[in-house]
Amino acid sequence: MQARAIALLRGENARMTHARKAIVDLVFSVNSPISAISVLKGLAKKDIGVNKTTVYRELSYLVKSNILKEVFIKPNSIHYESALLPHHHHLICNNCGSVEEVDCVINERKLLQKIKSKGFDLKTHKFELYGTCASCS
Amino acid sequence: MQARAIALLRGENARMTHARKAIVDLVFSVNSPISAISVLKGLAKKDIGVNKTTVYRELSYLVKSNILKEVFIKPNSIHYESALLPHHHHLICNNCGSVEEVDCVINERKLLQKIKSKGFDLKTHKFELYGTCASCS
DNA sequence: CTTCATGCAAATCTTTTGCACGAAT
DNA sequence: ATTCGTGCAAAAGATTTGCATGAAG
Repeated sequence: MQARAIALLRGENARMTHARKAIVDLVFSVNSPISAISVLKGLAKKDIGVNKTTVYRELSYLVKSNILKEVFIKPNSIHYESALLPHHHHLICNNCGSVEEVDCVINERKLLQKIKSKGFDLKTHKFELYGTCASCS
Repeated sequence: MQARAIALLRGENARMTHARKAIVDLVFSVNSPISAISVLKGLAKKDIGVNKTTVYRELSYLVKSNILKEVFIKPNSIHYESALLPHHHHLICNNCGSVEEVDCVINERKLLQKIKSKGFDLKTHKFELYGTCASCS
């Protein structure tokens, strides 16, 4: 997966700096959406010194380059995940905050079945649709 | 609708202060999710002097009282809408940021049909599921 | 009169910006 | 060499907190 990200970056003549590589590696290695601050802490823990500003700028850059995606699952903190994963949804625990992926299901029966099979007690869901409204197109 | 909100508030012996009433009135009168800052500005425009802190505290209080709901449709800004509305989803324009409600649709055919009938050009959607995960229950 | 709500200022947290320096090609 | 990336410090935007005053029941 990282290989494909690296290939995409080369495609737009991005320089392969140590910060860029470390950030891509980290975001791709965790299995759920991660915030800029968690990236910062994660890098620090690996003794990779990357500045906060660089982390924010790099994450934005990677979103623009279609390597990462923004995920708004928590208030007031943008999370990022690989944009190269197949389309999926998230199961977010109200209690511990854990985020688990489920592949795209639009059919209710299939959805409920999938969720039950994971032992997840569904309380609410949000289905936000993005695009261009009639008056803008 | 406001009447039911007022009734709920009386139910928990909340004091009917002018700030509380003005905030409930405002949030219920706009037709899409609104941020704390927009509430603040909206009240100012009506020459209702309510402090920023009060707005934030009141919105939290109304969420806790199940009169309002938090909606995370934009990064880094919590929006609020009536919790008394029937379950619905949102059509969010990437261009102008407008938010339009659509009632709950889980069936894809029905969904695509509803969206097309509104002239909305769907690009992406987010379906976030909240509840309790297996290890927490 | 007593509990609850408010205002103000300051703090906190996340993210952005300006500018000068440093590194990759 | 030139362009792109980085660090630092400071600013900006959203939200929270502490504390003292004020209003509703």
